[in-house]
Amino acid sequence: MDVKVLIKEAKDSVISQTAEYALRAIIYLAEQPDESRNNREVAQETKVPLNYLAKVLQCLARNGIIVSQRGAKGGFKLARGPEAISVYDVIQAVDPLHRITSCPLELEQHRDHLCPLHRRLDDAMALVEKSFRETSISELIEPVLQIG
Amino acid sequence: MDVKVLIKEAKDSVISQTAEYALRAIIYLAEQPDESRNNREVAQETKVPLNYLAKVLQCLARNGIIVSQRGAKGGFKLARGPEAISVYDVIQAVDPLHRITSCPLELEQHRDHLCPLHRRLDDAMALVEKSFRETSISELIEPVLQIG
DNA sequence: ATTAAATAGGATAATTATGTCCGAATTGAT
DNA sequence: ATCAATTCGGACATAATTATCCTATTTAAT
Repeated sequence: MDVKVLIKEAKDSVISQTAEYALRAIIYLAEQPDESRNNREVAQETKVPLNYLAKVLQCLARNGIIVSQRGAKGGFKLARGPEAISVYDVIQAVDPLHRITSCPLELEQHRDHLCPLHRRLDDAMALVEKSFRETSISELIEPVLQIG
Repeated sequence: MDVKVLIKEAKDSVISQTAEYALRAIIYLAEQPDESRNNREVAQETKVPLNYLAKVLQCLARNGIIVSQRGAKGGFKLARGPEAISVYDVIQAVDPLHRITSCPLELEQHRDHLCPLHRRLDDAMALVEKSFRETSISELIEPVLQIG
């Protein structure tokens, strides 16, 4: 029984809900080459709440991951090829991972090196960061299953 | 500029604040062999909010990571040697990592396998989990600096 | 037995993250 | 020029997480 249960309910992942939404949207756009897709359509296909997705897409556009087009026939499309966008790029745009650069306890002895705990925690984050940097969106497009 | 900035302020790590507090407390107890330390003392030394720490310690005790002793001269101490407690044990007690076992989109095609995105995200979590399982609390005790 | 020190645990408050709504601005089509 | 489709962006609402407070219960010491 964890603290959350003591108090309420919970779920956890290595990325936030927001980052997950952003990735789903980007992958969907990557599957639709060139054509702009609008917020409503992306929301439907990715099952992300419509109005929240609008914010997320806005943010991705501001960060140059996608380009937006207002007005009739407007929508969003990738700013560059999916092989040139990493999972890391998407996450950093929307909800950046922060590496640990100093011990939160701010002990004098830890001024210029992390204590063993934060060294380890940051190492774990480094692993995750590396994995995300090395994965491009093009690798995450669902292979279409062929019958035969 | 990320979504959070659009809306508010933020910070992120691979573990929750609660899990970080639990680890600090456990490491502190590991540095004090055998003797019980009370909540007040642990809170001071680890800079964790007193009343919140009480919950966290309670939870660790319920999960058999530490043992609590009520009454005068009471307090908390490790239930077993620090080499026999992993970072993973502590985190799972307090704020468990959940591996991804099914695609949140719940597409029919993903019934028995994860889609590429969630496959990757879970792989990243597996790395983190492995790293935490392999690290024992005894490895995180601050080496005392000697002059000379 | 009494007392003081300490944990246990429920209720509640504050903060942060997630999600909604709506009007303004932009733009393609007619 | 007007209209309809669409993003933009601010304000607001809800939910989850983190933090505090208060009282009850347990227990060692005297």
